[in-house]
Formats: sequence, structure tokens, C-alpha cells
Amino acid sequence: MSKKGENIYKRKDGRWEGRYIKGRNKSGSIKYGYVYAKKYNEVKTKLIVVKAELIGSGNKEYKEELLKGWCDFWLENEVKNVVKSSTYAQYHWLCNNYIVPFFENSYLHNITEDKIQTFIITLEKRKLASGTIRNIFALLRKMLIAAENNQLVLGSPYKKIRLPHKKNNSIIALSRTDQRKLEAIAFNERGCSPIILSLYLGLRIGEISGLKWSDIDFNKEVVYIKRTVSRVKTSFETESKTNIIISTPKTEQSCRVVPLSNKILYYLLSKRKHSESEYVVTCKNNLAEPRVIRYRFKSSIKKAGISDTHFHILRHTFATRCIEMGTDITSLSKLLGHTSVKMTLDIYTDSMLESRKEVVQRLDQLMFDEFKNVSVR
DNA sequence: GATTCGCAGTGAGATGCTGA
DNA sequence: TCAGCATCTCACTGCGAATC
Repeated sequence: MSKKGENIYKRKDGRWEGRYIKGRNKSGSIKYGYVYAKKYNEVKTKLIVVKAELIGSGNKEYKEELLKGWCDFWLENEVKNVVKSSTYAQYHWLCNNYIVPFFENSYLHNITEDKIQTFIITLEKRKLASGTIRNIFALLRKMLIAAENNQLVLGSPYKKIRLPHKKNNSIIALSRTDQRKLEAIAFNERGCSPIILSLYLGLRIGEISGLKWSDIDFNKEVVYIKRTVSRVKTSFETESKTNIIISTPKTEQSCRVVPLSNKILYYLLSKRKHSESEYVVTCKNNLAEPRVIRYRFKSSIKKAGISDTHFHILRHTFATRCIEMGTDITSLSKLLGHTSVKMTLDIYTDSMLESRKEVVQRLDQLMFDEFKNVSVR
């Protein structure tokens, strides 16, 4: 029930007791405050409230708060109701697995640049990817800024930290041969294939998972992307639990209208005839969650004899084929649901190498003709 | 065998910041 | 002013174990 470091314990008389640092006496030992309740969760809530009151009152002694305590308070009061549940779950995980264990016995006002730098080096030694280390540091800094705003931290020890360099991974798409092999298997699926939807509409896995037949306007020949599905950790108290969350797409721009080609329209119409579910891609007549789609994808690429890859490659393949066919970048950006054209350019610049070569060849031809003319003259 | 779940970690995309 | 980099938010991946 109670977690290590929370200072919440079940008493022999059946009640739950929670302790918090109220201050220190002259000898430096901690003075505790106490709260009681019949249930664990009630004690936890009472502790949060009393800590919030202490911070609000500007209690000088309370400044000797351990990072662990501040972390719990901050997550519960300043993060939980502000960000999406998936982000909260992510923060919770990063805090409890990296930040809190390292700074477990550190007081907020004793956290120095050196200590944070050592923390980063420790993470590097654990062979974590640079992106992950940057994510962990970004979270720690955010937490420290919040503590700074509450006068719990002196100075800004997070300002001059050296972080590992970011890696740039190039985008990989399926070759035309592999795409054909995969399509052959996907078109033979009994239900509507998520592979076809991603290859021909450029949809993300969560968008496919949440796609309903009512989102498709067969008369206007368009599909409306309105929701995304993901599995998120929702319980952090006792045994951990995850749930399917249906929410709006990643950004406002991700809510979009994607036109349907004649072939895809025909494909969808034929699949709708045999569907008994409100969802386009199904598992036991309900929506197929992203994990199920990924699981099926893995088995399809195995059957197709394609080397192991991830589902998102289908979206990259869609974008790459569009570029190869000369689609303008603004239209592609809209189709993919990117916020800006710059974003699309940043991601798919490498895919445009062939088009750029073509342009240079054309220029070369032009120059050669000019050169010939000059020589003749 | 198919599917679900939890854990541990990585990557994508949007937005903010900075310095040339 | 604006490109490029940093930061922030959120989604996705791989794997093993459990369950259906």
C-alpha cells in the first residue's frame, strides 16, 4: 500500500498516519507534523494539502524540503491536471526511476550544479540515449524552476549543465518491392487493414486505432481525423494499471481532412459491408488498440519476408512516395497533419535527394547548352 | 496461438529561445 | 529577423510474462 519514502504508515490501531517535515529544532533534528485518516488515500490527500499550506505560508523551516517530497507535491498539484494523462504517466515514471533515486536524500536548497552534472554523467554511464537524458534533465529543470518560484531553491543550479549531443536519425521508408509484398498480405486480410490505411492515407497508428466508419464521408470522398487512441498508465498508487485513452490527436493541426483516392474508397466500401463494428479496424468487434495493430503488423512483415521494422515506417513510406511523385510540400504537410511546412521539410529532406538530383541534372543540361553556344560563338 | 499487460526506454512533433 | 537549436509534450517500441 504505502510506498517507500512517502512517510505514510499503517498503525496498529488500524488508522493510517502520515508525517511531514514541519521544521527543525536548534540541534538540527527534524520536527515532524502528523495527519491521520482511516484510509491511505485520505492521508495522502491531507499531506498534500498541509504541504501546500506550508509552502503558501512561506514557512522558512519548510525550505528544508527533500527533493522527493517536492517532486510528489509538484506532480500532484502543478502537473496532474494540466497535462495529458500520458504525459503525467511519463513524468511520474522519469521522476521515480531516475530523479528521485539519485537525489533521494538531497534537500532542495543543497542541489548544486556539480550535483546535477554528476547526475547527467551517471545517466550517460547507464547507456541511456541522449534524447532520454535530455528528457530527464528537462523534467528536473522544470521541477526546480517551480521550486524556485516557491523560494525553495536558491540560484538556478540547472543553468550551465552540459548535456549529451542530440542524435539525428534519418527517415527510412519501405522500398517499392517490400511495399508490394506487404500490400499483397494486407489486401488479403478479412477486415480493414491498418497497413493499407497508413500506406495510402499516412495515418498514425493511434489515429487508425480510433478511426470510426462515421469519420468517413463516402459522398465527399474524405476521411476526418478526429481522435487518437493510446494505452496509458493510470494508476500509480497500489498495483499499477494501464487503460485505453481516446483523446484528440496530438495537435490541433493533426485534426484534419484526408481525401480518399478511388481505389481506397472502393476498398473501404467493400470492408464496411462486412463490418459489424463502429470502428474501421477491429479486434473482437471493438477498436483494435495500437498494440494489437503493432502485433498484427509484426506478423505481416514476417509473412512478407521483410526485415524487422516498426509500424511508423508506413507513414514515412506514404510521405516518401508522395515526394517521389512530385507532391508539393505544402499539400504533404497538410496530409500528414504537421503544424508547419518546415516540420515536413526537416523530416523528409533526405527523401528529396532524388528530386534535387533531378533539378541539378536539368540545370546541368541548361548550362551545357549555354556552354555549347558560347563555344560556337 | 492470439492477445493483453507492465516495464523500460526511445522517437516524433510542436513550440520557445537565442545568437548571428 | 529568422534559422537553428533546445525544450516540452506526447506517442511509440521492444520484450517478457501472464492470460484468454
